[in-house]
Amino acid sequence: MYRTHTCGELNLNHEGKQVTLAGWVQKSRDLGGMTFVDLRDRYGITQLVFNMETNKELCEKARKLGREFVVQIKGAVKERSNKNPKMPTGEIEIDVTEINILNKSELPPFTIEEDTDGGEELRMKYRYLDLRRAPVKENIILRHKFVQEVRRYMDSIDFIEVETPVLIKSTPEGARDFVVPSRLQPGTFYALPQSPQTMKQLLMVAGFDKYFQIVKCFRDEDLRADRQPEFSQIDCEMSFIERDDILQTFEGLARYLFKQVKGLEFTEPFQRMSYKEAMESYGSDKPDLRFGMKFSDITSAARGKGFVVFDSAEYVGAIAVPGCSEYTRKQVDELTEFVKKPQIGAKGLIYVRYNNDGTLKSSVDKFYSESDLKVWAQLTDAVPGDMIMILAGNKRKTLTALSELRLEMGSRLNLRNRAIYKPLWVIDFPLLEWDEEEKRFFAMHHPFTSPVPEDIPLLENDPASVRANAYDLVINGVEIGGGSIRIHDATVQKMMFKALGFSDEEAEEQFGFLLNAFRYGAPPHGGIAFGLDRWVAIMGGQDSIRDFMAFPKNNSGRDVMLETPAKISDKQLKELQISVDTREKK
RNA sequence: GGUGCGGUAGUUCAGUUGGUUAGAAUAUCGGCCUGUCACGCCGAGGGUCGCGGGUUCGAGUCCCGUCCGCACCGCCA
Repeated sequence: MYRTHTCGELNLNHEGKQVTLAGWVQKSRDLGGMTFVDLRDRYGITQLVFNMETNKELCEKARKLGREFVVQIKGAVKERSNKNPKMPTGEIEIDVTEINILNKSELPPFTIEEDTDGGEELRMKYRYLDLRRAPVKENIILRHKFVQEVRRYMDSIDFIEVETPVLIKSTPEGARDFVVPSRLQPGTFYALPQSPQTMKQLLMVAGFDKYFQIVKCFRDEDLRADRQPEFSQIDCEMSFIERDDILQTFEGLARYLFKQVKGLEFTEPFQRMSYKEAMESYGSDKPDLRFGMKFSDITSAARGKGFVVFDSAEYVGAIAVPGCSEYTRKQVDELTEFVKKPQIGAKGLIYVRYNNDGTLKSSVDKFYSESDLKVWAQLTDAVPGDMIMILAGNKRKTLTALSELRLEMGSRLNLRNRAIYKPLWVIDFPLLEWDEEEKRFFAMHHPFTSPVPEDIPLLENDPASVRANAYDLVINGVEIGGGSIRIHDATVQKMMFKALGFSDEEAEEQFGFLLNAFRYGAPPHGGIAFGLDRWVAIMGGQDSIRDFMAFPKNNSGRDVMLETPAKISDKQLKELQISVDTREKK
């Protein structure tokens, strides 16, 4: 038997017991007459003690143990004379009588400790070493726990987990597909699913009624801290339901997960907000509701006083930033630089100081009297001590820029507390989005999203104003999931394809398998999919999803540990009848 | 495709106006040390300054190119 106990479980109750432990050498402290060794495994760290007086030979052997050596030890559990309250096993140590070195280790390239000295790149290359570190390990365990709870809950409410294929068909809409060449039919390709969307709808036609799956999805797009080319979804679909059934069901899931995983209970129902309100009040379809600073439209109040910037602006928007009336010139300049960054793209920042004595002082005093400013203060619900920050210009761009400014101020004022969770359902998204480059509408969600029933007549004459029967779950400004009620009616589906500029033939070629299925009694259905990695990351209090995946890819989609993507052999290429064009790209 | 920041010891970083032998911390190795747990003290080794080119008497430092990393914009139904 390699071990009788783990390195995380021994305490005073085990005193005197003979135990065998196995693990990695975390660290050794040689004090001359005695040596302490920290032995680590997945469960924790246990201190081993060696004494020159009682066993010189063994103690000398212990001194030679290098970091990350794999060892097995036998010994007795002993109460420490100096206890360490910081560690769970801190009351005991092992008086070792035997050491077996199971394997040596080369010197690791970075320290394997709570706070490592290693940089991100190096840690990725030696990911298996980084995973030995407690913080990363805990994230992976958190994910495990989360996934188990998802399955437990979904099973408890009669959902059936069904696996769908990974080698499927490429569809033109949406993200770029990862593609897999076929050997048996050279020149043809499978695509990896961006989501099992069509598969789960077919399962509804098949009568499965309540389906879910924890499933890998693939999108060949550029990466971000919260975006990986392969990621996991909690994919769900239900039949014979309406929008509110879905929202209720999955609000239940969310509440259960927060309770089980974080011990948190929400007293209020999740807030709901239309897409339109989210955009006008927060400039974002995924607002962070942990803090206020709601937008105020001061366009009409700001116009007509001779200030050309506001007079010529389509939209003038303002936020009241609490407690910032005494910001220094330097701080204001910094914020002005911030909003002028190309990624944000505002032309400048106008501000009004609402001083503690009730006076108002602005950067545009030349054009506006104090009573004009008072009106703005009323519109923004500002109180003395606040600073009103104003951006102006094209409405869409200004809303977006103001959103960035709001988030920045939220961060600066420490209002984005990671221990607080503010879930929000965003509903009534637009069904279609106009694409300037291709001069046509695209489905904002996907082509099978149903319109809000009362907007169906608009589909023919005013497609842009049709609202989708779609919803997103947003937590703390992060899009955790989204879904929709699907179209199951052939007439509506035809109208939708028409609005998207699909001919009958094109629709048949791309989605024939689904349209065919819908001819044989498709039930009313709808669903939702959650980004598992993001949800776990937010529960772990982090923005980046990378440390919640065992083996993530880097910024450029490379796995620096596997060193892939990589070339394949000429033999493989030949079998697939693929030739690589090595000419320089123009 | 684009913008910003970065690449110097095993590692994380500093390096002034272009000027002597490129430093610190940590890790490693050696010595001392019987209650450490970020052990302590003394000492030692350790450098293709990402790569290529240019300017200069002289380049880690300035210029051009290139590769790599991170964050972001575009993109991501």
